Amino acid sequence: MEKLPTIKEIARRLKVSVSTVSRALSDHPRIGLGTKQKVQNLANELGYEPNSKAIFFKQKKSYVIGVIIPYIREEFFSQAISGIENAATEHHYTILFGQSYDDVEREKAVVDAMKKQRVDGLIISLSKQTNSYDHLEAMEKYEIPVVYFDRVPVNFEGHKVFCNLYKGTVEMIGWLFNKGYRRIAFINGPDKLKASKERLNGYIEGVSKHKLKVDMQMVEKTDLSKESTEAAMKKLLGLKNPPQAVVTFNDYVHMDAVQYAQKHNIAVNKTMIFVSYANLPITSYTAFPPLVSVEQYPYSQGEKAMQLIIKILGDKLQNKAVAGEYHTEEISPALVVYQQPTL
Amino acid sequence: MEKLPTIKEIARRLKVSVSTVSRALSDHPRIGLGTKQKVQNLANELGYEPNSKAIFFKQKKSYVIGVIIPYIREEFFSQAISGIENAATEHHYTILFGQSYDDVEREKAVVDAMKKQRVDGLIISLSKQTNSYDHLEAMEKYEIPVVYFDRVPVNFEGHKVFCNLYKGTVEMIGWLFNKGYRRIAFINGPDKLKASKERLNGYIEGVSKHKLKVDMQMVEKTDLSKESTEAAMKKLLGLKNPPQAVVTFNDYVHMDAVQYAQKHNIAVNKTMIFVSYANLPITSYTAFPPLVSVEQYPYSQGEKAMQLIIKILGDKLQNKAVAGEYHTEEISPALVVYQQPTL
DNA sequence: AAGCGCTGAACAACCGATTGCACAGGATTT
DNA sequence: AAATCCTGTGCAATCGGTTGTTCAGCGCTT
Repeated sequence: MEKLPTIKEIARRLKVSVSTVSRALSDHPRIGLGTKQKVQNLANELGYEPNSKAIFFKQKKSYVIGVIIPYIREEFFSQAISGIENAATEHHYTILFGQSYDDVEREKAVVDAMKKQRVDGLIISLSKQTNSYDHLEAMEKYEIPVVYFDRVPVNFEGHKVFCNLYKGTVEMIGWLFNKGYRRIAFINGPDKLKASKERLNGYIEGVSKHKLKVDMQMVEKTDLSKESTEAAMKKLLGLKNPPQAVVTFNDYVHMDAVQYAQKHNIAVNKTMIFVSYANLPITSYTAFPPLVSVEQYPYSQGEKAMQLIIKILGDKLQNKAVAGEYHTEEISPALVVYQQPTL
Repeated sequence: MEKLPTIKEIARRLKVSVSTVSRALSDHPRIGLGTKQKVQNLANELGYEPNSKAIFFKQKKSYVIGVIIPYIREEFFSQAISGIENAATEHHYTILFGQSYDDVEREKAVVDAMKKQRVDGLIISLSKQTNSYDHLEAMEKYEIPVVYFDRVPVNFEGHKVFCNLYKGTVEMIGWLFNKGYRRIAFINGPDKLKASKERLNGYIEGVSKHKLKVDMQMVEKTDLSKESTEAAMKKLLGLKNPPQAVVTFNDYVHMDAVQYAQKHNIAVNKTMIFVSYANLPITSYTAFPPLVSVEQYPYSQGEKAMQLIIKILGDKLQNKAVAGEYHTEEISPALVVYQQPTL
């Protein structure tokens, strides 16, 4: 067992001062060639790695970005985090990880822990319950930039990366219309989410555009839990005129909805088809994947979020940042047709 | 925009010394009651949080544990990381996250980055390619303890948390035998993995135990990619006497194998049944979940791994640690019968 | 030979917090 | 009243590394 080698140790062995060692390692022009080489050789030999905590200390930079997401087990987020991680690695950043489990209190606790750790920045996809942003404002106040992605706040300024689902939803409704579907139901997510509002507006626009009547009986809501989705499905199946097509908030809602329909003897994708958002790889293993999906590019979203925060940190360093100026990155969704309906 | 408040700032405002503030905050008995209260009130008011980087500096403790896994998008690992995270949170630790993507070079790079960040400890599930442990020995050398979980090294000492699948496999074969299956195939994972060896030994023991002949034609291998699994299935389906039951390395292999069988017009779970390891929630949404699964409790494994590393760190602090002494935690798997076969 | 510039290296302050030690002043003991 | 103890506080070193400043010694100019 040895201690990690320090610059002091190198200085001691070479009988030079620590500042000389520090400069030799960073290739300072004022250090003699011979000295530089001796220092660098010994550093390599000892496997010296600068203590980033000590460097942070001086430079106020930790090269760590906090990342908070609701549930890592959702494939959307695990893909997003891969994008985040890859962009981070490219720029020599590391990520501190935490889940909110869609619980505001938990979210606050994680944000606090990250503040304590003095992360350089924070990337967060909000819990579905979050409706006050005090804990996040606290970060901004102390000059820790926050980038929101996917689940971004409404009526609250901030750097944001997201997929605008309004357009995607209009397109999806158009596709359904063209295939001959007229009674199109919609199981939306929690109202608070920007993503829900966008989808709903897209739904209404899409339906109206084709001169169909917007029937609010066809619009249900789920808190994203299995039970809530099943309750929504129960209502839809109980209608005098049940829907011919069901648009679900995401692939998890889709799977729960399909499973419920099957249990109630609906001929899935025959008498009732299901379409969704996300286009997750796992759905390809399921019995009835969504026939059409709105792809939201989670990997890209994550990547862009990390690139954005790195840019912000760079701007801050050069004092190029303007207070109150926020960046927004909107990603265009794509309609992915997985399988043609067999109606 | 303000700076995060420091102990100095508090000292300046209250016109006392920093040491007084430090002691007041840690409730030192030598500090007067009045002073203590003034300090604590101001600290609360400013939202003071100690800078953990500075504290680490003195105490050589960062309260950060590195976690490296192959793929976060595999549900097994995302569940494991939740266990890790929860145990960490309980003990005020935070986790630094990285994926190896089953690539040794990447794994080394991530380990290095974590060394630079001076994590207090490392929890790792090895990449399937890893067969040298130099990068991990380097951590141990510098007194950063390493706990391996699930994908643990073979022929290499270390703290380990894993599920012994030998017993689980014997049980699974027994279950199949009792249900009347005789031609039982086995698609195993990469040889290097301890988990593969255990499964294979269990398979051989299970088959022999029931006086069945061990037929090596029935034993295939996959590198866990879809293509490799399909190649294995192709061989099995091409046998003169194809298997009646197929045991797959894990649920992902299972899904690929089932999908391949379906495409080749096998009546899945009728003429050929499929069983697996892992018991992941997502499989319940698939058309043909494994009829039986060996549950490996990823959440518990993660939780135990984190608890173990915290214990090790505690022992180290009290100099109770004995060099060369390693802890091993073996979790008993459970056989989960998902559905009865309809043969 | 005195003055100058240049090179190479050491010195010292600093980042935020902790902690052993010193010390002033009041209270208590003898 | 002098000696001692206790209480409350400040001083200074420390952790590992960076960086502005100083400084010694050399060679060059005039």
